[in-house]
Formats: sequence, structure tokens, C-alpha cells
Amino acid sequence: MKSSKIKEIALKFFTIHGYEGASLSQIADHVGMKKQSLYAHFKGKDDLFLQVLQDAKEAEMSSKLQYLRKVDTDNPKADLYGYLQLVIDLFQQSEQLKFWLRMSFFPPVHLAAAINEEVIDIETKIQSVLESKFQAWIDNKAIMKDEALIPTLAFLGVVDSIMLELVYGNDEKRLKDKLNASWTVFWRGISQP
Amino acid sequence: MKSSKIKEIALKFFTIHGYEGASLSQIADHVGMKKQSLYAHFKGKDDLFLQVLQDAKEAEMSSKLQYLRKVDTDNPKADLYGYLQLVIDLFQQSEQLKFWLRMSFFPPVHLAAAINEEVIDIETKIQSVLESKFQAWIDNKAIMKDEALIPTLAFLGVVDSIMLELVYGNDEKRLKDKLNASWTVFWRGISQP
DNA sequence: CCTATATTGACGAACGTTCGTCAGTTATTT
DNA sequence: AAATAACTGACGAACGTTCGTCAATATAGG
Repeated sequence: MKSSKIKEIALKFFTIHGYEGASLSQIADHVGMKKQSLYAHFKGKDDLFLQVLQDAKEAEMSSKLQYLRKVDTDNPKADLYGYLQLVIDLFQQSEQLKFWLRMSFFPPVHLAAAINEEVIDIETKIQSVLESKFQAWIDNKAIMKDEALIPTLAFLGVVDSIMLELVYGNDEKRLKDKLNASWTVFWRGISQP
Repeated sequence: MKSSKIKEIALKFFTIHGYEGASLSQIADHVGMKKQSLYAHFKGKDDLFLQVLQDAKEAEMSSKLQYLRKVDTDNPKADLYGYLQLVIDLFQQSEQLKFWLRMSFFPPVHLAAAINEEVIDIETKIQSVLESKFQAWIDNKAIMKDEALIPTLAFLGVVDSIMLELVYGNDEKRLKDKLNASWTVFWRGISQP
């Protein structure tokens, strides 16, 4: 399918240059066609962008939810660390997560409302699943007794900080160090003494 | 000084729309002049941008270093939490930190090298000062014994996650919750048991 | 099976608009 | 009078978008 190829290239350009900085002629060039031909597949720049956004959202959400579905109530340490690894893998094997991160925090103004809706949607879903997992671990005495919201939000904070490090990107060692540091302190902070 | 006014407006537009999305005519409009008149104060768009960047860098660095200079070896809990509060205050009382964050992670490509140099500079300076503080707290047995790099990077991770929450912006309660959660777990993870 | 008819995808050309920039001129200030 | 800062006017280049057209493919009826 040709429109998949277009979206793939467009994803790269939107990620690197932002919405305003990505031009249809550049995208078309890399696809191997003229910018006018893009209009046979998409109504316009906004339409292309929003479809790329939808794809990225669905990819991220399904990956994360699929992982969380396999998480049981016994191994919080391995499962949480595995989630961080999943995020790192997703980031490095596709541009979709970086695109998603950029657009959720620095959206093009005229599409901010539509984007925000999707961000809220994915965020509440992930948080709610995660919070119930933490509650189960707490009930199971696998981690320290606490309000489930506390470790949930703290963990999401760790995820965010790791993603920022991934965006920054050009220092593999620093990523390992930061992951190790954040994870060590986080786990100490929620595990049974 | 009129060029300060221009930079102030430009900061807002660069922050909201990014480098490519911010136009000189819009900036000039809000200043109250024609875009061509901007050239009496700046060589061009790049020059304006880089001066705004310099100002933002110096403001952030001096604020943070000034705060850290007053930190002694006795009260890690209050001083670290105060640092997080400082970041929040900086974010809310000026756009410079948000601008800085956007440009360090999603720079305009043709200025990425120059921006990255500044980012590296400020980051290594802050980290080095912070690490020596953590070392002093460890020596002083004010926090758990550990390699100083671990709590340092973990703390910088907390700072990053709080800043992301600030960028996201439109939920004061969520900010308080996330700050509380991240801080609680972080402090548990580095304090003496 | 063959022909007529839609449908699709890509194209060159052009649209109006905006972009950043430069040159020359007027106005303001010291 | 000299200098600084704002103005007007114009520039080529690029932007997203629309148009009419042409080739290739898929669909239809006799």
C-alpha cells in the first residue's frame, strides 16, 4: 500500500522537523513522487498528520496494553523493569513513540485540541491499568503498603524521564546510567524494607 | 531597551510555535512594528533566536546555580525539595524554561549543533555541582550510602518528569499529585532506612 | 473474450499567500 | 549634524492547495 509508505516518511519528517517544519514537497521527494500526488491519498497536510497521529497512538497503546495484560500479581520487580525495557525498545525500533512524545507536548497550535483528546485518552487508560496492577501488588504484599496512586505516578515519572533521555538520544551510556539510577532508587522506594 | 521587548515576544512565539512555526511578522505585530524593522536590532531570524536562547540559558543556569550555592551538607530533604519547587517556580513565572526545554529536545535542525553545545554545557555544570552535593550528604550520613552518581541521576530524572508535567501544563492537581508521588518514592529510595 | 467504461494514481502548471531578507527613505533622538 | 530606529517597497523562494490531463488498471456488459 502506497499510503503506508507516505505515512512512514511523513512520520520521520514530522518527528524531526515538527508539523510546521515538515514540508509536503520534502515528504513527496523521499517517497518518490510530486507533492501534488499526495492529494490522491490524503485530503491535505492536516489529514496526513492526523492519520500518522492515529497510527502512532494505536501502536503505542496496543504495545503497552498488550504487555500489561501479561503482568500478574507476583513479580513487580521484573514486570516493571520489563515495562521500562519495552518503552526503550519501542523507542529504538520505530519513530512512532518519539513522534507521539513531540506532538503531545509541543503540538501544532491549530490541532492542539484534537491531539490533546488522544493524549488524555491513552494516558488515562494506561494509568488506570497500571494503578490496578500496583493495587494488586500492594494487596499481595509484593511491594510496600501505600496508596496505589503514589507508586503509579512515581513510575510514570520514571517512564517520562527515560523517554526524555531517549529523545535526547546521542549518548547510549548516559541512558544506561540514568535508567539504572532511576530504577534503583525507584525500586528501593516502593519495595518492602 | 526595545530589543528586550522583541526578545520577550519572540520567546513566547518560539515556545508556542517552534522555530519554523514562529514568523517574524507575527512577532513584529505583537511588538508593534513592521517585521523589516526587526533588522535594525537583529541580523535575522537565526540571530534573534540564538540571542533568545542565550538569555534563556543564562537565566536558567544562574537561577539553579545560585540556589545550589546556598545548599549545605545538613538538610538534603529540604534542599532537594526546594530545588524541585524552584524549577516549578521558574517554569510558571517565565517562559524561558519551557523554551529551553523545547529547543533542547526538539531543536531546529540547522541550529541543532549550536544548541546542543549549550545544552551539554549547562547540563554537565549542573550535574557536577549536584553530584558533589550528594557526595557530601553521603559522607555526612544524611542519606543512604551509595555511589553519588546514582541519587544524582535519579534526582535529575525526577526533575525531568516534573518539567514534562509542567509543559503539559493544563492540570494543576495532577502536577501536585505527581510531584508528591515522585518525591515521596525518591526520598524513600535515597534516605537512611 | 473482447470492448467500453469507470477508477485510480501521478503529473505539470498555476493559484494566492506567506516567508525571510535587503535597499532606500523618513522620522526621532542626542 | 550625526546617528539610531522605524518606515515603505520590493525581492526570490517556498508554502499548501487546486486544476485539468494522461496513462494504467480494474470493472462491466454484450
